Amino acid sequence: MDSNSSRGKRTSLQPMRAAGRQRVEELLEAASDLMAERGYEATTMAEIAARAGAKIGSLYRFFPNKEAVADALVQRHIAVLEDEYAALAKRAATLSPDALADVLIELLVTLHPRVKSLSALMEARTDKMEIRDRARGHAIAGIAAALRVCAPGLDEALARDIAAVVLNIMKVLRSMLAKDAPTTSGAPDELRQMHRLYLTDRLRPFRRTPDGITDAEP
Amino acid sequence: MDSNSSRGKRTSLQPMRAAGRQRVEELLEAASDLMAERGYEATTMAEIAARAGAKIGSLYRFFPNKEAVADALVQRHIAVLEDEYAALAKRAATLSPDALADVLIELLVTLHPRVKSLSALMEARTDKMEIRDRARGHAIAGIAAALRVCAPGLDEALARDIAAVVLNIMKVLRSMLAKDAPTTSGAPDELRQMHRLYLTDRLRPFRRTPDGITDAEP
DNA sequence: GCATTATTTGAGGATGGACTCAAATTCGTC
DNA sequence: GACGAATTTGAGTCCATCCTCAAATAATGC
Repeated sequence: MDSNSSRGKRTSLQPMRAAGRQRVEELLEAASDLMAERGYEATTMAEIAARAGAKIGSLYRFFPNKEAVADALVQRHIAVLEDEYAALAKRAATLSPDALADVLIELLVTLHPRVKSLSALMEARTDKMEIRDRARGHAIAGIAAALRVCAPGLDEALARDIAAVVLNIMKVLRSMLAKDAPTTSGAPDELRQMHRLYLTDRLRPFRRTPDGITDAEP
Repeated sequence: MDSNSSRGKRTSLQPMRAAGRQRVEELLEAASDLMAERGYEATTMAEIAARAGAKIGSLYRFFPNKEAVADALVQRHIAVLEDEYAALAKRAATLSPDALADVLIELLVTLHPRVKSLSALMEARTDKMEIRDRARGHAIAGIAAALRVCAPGLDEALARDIAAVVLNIMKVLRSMLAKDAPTTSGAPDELRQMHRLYLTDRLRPFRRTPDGITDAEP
């Protein structure tokens, strides 16, 4: 019996066999590719199935509707981000503010292939916005945590404000690098410069001194 | 006779009477509001007509299709931007780099109500992308021009790179200010700070000396 | 091999939204 | 106030896309 793991919509089934799990992977991969290319709205369920080498009925077996596909993707992306930010927080302890700025901005470039449809998904307007808000929240919390590891004594609220700015810079950089013929060729480097300048300035008061004590000013 | 001003699609008509011109205004205003709120895709032609207090047939009298509505809006926005950037170029001659940074970032806030659907429109995926590219190009050219007025001697290509960055900062600021519960409350100010820091740094070499000669360094 | 459950399939239902058009109405002009 | 032209109207067409479902097929355990 398809034991519907308690409280899915009308029809949402977990795959029970290896083949099913495999299919779900293929479907999500296809969905992520297509949504990254064309955007959420413009991607059709038929296309997703087709690119995954499946038929539309299979897609609807594992996902009750299009929104569920998007949600599943966002969930996965959140998991990736959590991992990466956890790793970042560890590295941050050993980094100077300058170096952290570079690491942060490069992080996204590295991360990009693993969360390629994230921006398309975040722009999509669906009913369940909480999941997207959670994704944003995780990202900001992750970056803020890294900042405070690097600059202990940095005010909690300020760290989150700075993190919000950093996150948006990363988003812009992604869009500059992704688009077909977006902006002028030097723009991405300018953006990096700006980011570096900004973080260096903001974290300067908290620069660690040789004896490990921060010299924050009142 | 509806003299179809040479080469519209199948049916595109210019309004011939005051009432028609008025209606077009109302329709575009409604479309701009809705698209700013909901995005391009999510806005339906029926809604646009309804919000303008018109019936769908009236909408289709003046616009052959949905894309034409979007294009008309982008055109108008471009016109607004051209005006504003022309005015900015004049002011820029009297401004220090610091002041220009502030003026630039505030410009968008002022401008926002007049081009409210621009970001939604720029994100929309339609066939005719050239119009959107032109809009981007105008904005970058306008900002770059202001930069070079303020900092004569600034390299042309570099000015455009910086302009691209500035434009994106403005876009981020707009999204921060517009969204429902987007980011932390201090983030917009942080963004302003960063922008200021960046422009001041980039234009420092070209700061005007009292005798009107720039002291650019090699 | 047989029963049972998981997965696949694809035709078709339902919906919504872009777009049409012929008839009615209003406006401007003489 | 009558004529033609501009505008309004809204029911109706068309079509893309989401989603359903009963029957076919494959895998698993005994």
